[in-house]
Amino acid sequence: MSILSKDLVAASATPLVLSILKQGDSYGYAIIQQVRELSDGEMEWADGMLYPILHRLEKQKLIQSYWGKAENGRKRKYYRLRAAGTNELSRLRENWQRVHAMLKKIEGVQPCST
Amino acid sequence: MSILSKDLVAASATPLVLSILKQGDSYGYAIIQQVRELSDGEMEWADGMLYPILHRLEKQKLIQSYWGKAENGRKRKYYRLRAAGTNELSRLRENWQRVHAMLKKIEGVQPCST
DNA sequence: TTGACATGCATAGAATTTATATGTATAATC
DNA sequence: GATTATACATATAAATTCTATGCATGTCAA
Repeated sequence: MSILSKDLVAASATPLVLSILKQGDSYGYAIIQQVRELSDGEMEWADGMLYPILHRLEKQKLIQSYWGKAENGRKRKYYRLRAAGTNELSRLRENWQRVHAMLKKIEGVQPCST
Repeated sequence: MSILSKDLVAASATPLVLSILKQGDSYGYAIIQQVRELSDGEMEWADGMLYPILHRLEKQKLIQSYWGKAENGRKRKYYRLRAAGTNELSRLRENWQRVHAMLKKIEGVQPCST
C-alpha cells in the first residue's frame, strides 16, 4: 500500500472503482492494474481487498456483474455501472470535493505573517 | 457525521487536526467546533473520536500538550504542533493531493464521446 | 437554588471493519 | 513439467472505531 495511508486508500476506493467502471465495463484483475497505473504505482490493491468491495457494490445495486470471456476463452466476471451507481459516484465526488475544499481553506489560512 | 462517509472523515481527520494546530495552539473542544464551522456544519466530530486522535498524535511526537486555563479560570489541555508534526502535515497533504489528482484524472477521461 | 445546558477531558469495551492467508483454476511461458 | 500471470473467492485473525459512560465545572434562567 506504499506511502498512502490506509485511511486514504479506504476513502478513495469506492469512488475509484465506480469511476473506472464509468469509463466502461471492467473486471477485478484489470481494475487492480488500472488503479496501479493511474497512481503511477503508488497504490497497490490486493485482490482480497477489491473483491469484497465489488460484491458489496453489487449487493447495493450500484453495479451489476455478468460472466464474459477473455480473447483466449478464459472466463471473467465483468462489472457494469448501473444508473444508481452513477448517481452514487456523483455524491461521492461532491463529498470528496467538500472535504478537499475544507483542507484547502485551512491550508490557505496562515497564522500571523506569511 | 452527516452525509460524509466514515472513510472520508477518517482520512481527513489527521490532516485537519494538524492543519488547525498549524494556525495556532488549540484544545479538544475548540477543535471540534472549528471543524464544524470549517465544514459548514457538515462534519460533526464526537469528542470520543477526537481525544484518542490527539493522544495518538502526541505519542507520535507530532504534537505536544500542556495545561492552560480559560479566561474563567477553568483548565484546558492545549496542543501545540511540533516540528515533526509540520513535516507530517506536509506529507499528508501531498498524499491527499496525489489521490485527489487520481480522482480528477479519471474523472476527466470520458468513455467515447462527450 | 436547582435544573438544564455548555464546556471540557477521558477511556473501556462492544461492534465493526480490514488485512491476510489460503484455496481454486486455467493459460502462457520457460 | 515447473513457474508465473491471470482470475475469482472467502474465512478468520487482527485491528480499528464508535458509543456509551464517567467525571468535573461554569453559566444562566426560572
